[in-house]
Amino acid sequence: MGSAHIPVDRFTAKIRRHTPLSAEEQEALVKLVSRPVFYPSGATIADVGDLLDIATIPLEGLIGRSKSLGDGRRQILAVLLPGDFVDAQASVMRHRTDSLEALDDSKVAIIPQSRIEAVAAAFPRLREAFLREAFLETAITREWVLNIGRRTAVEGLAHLLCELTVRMDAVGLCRDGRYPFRWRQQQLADALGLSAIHLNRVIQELRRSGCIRLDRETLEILDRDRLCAVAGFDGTYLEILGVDRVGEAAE
Amino acid sequence: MGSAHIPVDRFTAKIRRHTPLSAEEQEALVKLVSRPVFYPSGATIADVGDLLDIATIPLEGLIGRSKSLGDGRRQILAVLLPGDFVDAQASVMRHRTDSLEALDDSKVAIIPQSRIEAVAAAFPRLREAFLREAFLETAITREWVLNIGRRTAVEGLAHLLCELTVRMDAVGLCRDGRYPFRWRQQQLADALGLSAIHLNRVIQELRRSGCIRLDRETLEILDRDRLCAVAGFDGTYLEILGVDRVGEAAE
DNA sequence: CGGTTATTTGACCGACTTCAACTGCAGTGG
DNA sequence: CCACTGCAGTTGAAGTCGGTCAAATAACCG
Repeated sequence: MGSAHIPVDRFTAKIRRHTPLSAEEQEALVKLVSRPVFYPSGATIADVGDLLDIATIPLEGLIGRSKSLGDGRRQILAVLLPGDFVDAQASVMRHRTDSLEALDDSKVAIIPQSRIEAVAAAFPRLREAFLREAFLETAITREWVLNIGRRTAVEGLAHLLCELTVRMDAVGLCRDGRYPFRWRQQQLADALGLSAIHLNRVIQELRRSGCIRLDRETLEILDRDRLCAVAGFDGTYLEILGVDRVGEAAE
Repeated sequence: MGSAHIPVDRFTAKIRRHTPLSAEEQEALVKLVSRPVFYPSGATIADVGDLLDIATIPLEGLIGRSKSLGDGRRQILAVLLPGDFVDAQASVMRHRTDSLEALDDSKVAIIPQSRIEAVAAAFPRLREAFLREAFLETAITREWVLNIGRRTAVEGLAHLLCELTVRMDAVGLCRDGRYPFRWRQQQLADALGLSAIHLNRVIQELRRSGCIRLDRETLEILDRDRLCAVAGFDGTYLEILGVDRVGEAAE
């Protein structure tokens, strides 16, 4: 039971943020999590066309959900953090229409959908919890559409960082407004629908205005209020995470 | 049963496209559909912040899911067609984070989530069907992210029209490559993340190249292959609708 | 160190936006 | 029947945000 189980706790703790669990339910949840598999940065975890027969729980590192356009153009549709339950309940669809890839050296638990279905059948409240995980990602994706379609580059970047901070906070990975942030700028650009070069200039804009400090390893939010103001950030769509303001986890 | 039930049939027929139903299940489904409510073009059906206590089945006309930015910037996140089951199973979330509005004079059935839950509990296969409806919309939204983030304006418009044609076809609303299309250009622009003016020029480009005919009432696909080519369209993400090519419904 | 990859900077270009005016059309009321 | 109104669509010109190309620096990696 030592530190090896801390990632599992992160997972169950996140579920409990939106769904209260009995001891029995929580135990069933813990038993779901398998031994972690390691993926180096850039590795493909699951690809377009694959059977949707597994779900994924990131334990360390960041996972990206992405689609590409054949000529190299690429869009990251969602970022999945430690504690998220990726593709829970998605097995009702036949095949994947997007791919999962490690945005960083990562450890993930791979769960067969059949085991998830068994647990969901036995514990209706857990099925509800799984659905919440899925619909939360949907709500986040919808906010991203707004980000990409209607916000300017600075607004979009600021908004993405606000969202990420709230979510990192909710799983206890943000300390003093700082957390590990090992994105390549190209990945960030692919998440925002920008070119890497323009993204670079936009990052510098946020740096110069004193909103953030950002190097290859770490992101630090220096001026949360200004960052939220630039982004026009309203975290209501993340409300079930129980975080009210950027950098302020409930409890 | 006369023509009054044709919209209901469109709904059950669409569900049966991805989920085979027993007579009993189908009957339960039909009983779910309530008397239609009329919304004039532009009317708000449900708004940000509302309780997620209803689901919606468009029977006539188009529904848009949208989010706005306070200063008037607006993004349409999804278009819902007759036969779709909107927000099925979404009641696990507390509040709406986007709004639903009639893009056209519309008739919709409004279903209390409690009734959906009762039916889903009684018929597991129907719960599966409801989930498929939800995840299909998710898959479509993800493709839209790519549309807005990485495709050029012409590609994006062409792609949207390809998708819409497949979906209209799947619910029997497309005849000879033509169907009613009463979008204002501003709405189309809001769906693509463009300005109405630029969208206008892009429409003309597709018109001039002989891909489409489009007036205030009707869209006609004149050259399906060229349109798909312009869009780089691959309809695999719509596969559970059982339509293989634009303008070719299965069966 | 040398080789590679990521970030940064500069100059230029183009897709898309904005502003403004004009057209066409449907509805309304005189 | 026809002005009048209002809205959607169209066109033109000018501006900007963000993209592309190219090269320099900086960080990493064996």
